[in-house]
Amino acid sequence: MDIYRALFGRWGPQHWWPGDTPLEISVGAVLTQNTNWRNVEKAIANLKKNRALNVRALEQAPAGKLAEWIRPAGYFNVKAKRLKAFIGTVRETSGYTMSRMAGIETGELRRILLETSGIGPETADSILLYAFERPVFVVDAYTRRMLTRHHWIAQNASYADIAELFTDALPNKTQLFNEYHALIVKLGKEHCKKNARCEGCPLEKWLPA
DNA sequence: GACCAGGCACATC
DNA sequence: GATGTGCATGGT
Repeated sequence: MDIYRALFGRWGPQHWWPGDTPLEISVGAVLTQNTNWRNVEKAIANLKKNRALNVRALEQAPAGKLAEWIRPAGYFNVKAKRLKAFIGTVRETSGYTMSRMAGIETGELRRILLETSGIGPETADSILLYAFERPVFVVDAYTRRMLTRHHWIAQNASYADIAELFTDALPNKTQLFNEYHALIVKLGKEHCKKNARCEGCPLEKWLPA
């Protein structure tokens, strides 16, 4: 909680997710896998331009066409398949409608998302938190890096270990998890590049003594 | 030109 | 169960 207060005190609310509808957020969650968000924005703009950012259009678009539209996001052939797989899950569980999908209970919905090819724990939790507003903590590369570089967790801690660290220490509030993850990404983008060491990290000096 | 970015599936040992 | 590899664009 101290870390959260330090980050929030420094940067304030991050207004995540940068996307409007549950579908746009879910698509963004897949496209941003190991990819800079700026490239994802271009891909999403292409989908909008081609009126493809709806469940039916994504269902009907040929995979090759889809890949062409999302090209700027990288891994475009892989991600086209992953978007198709996600739409398939929406069809099978919810009859093509995101609003019906929103009626599924959180644990069940997480299981369903994880069964979808191309959706792993981070993508599933991002969709749960930001598209469906469930109180779920998202663990990403920045989260792990922040914790390991400050020696707050072991190098080999699992996704579940890290998520538990936060959920055990925090009130179970969607808005809190929303801001916290976004703030960790902000910190990461500013200070935690992959191959940089941690000396310049300002976090410790923001924490209470 | 090297390095990096809000992962994941799959092969291999 | 751990470890390695392919996937690919665009910015610094």
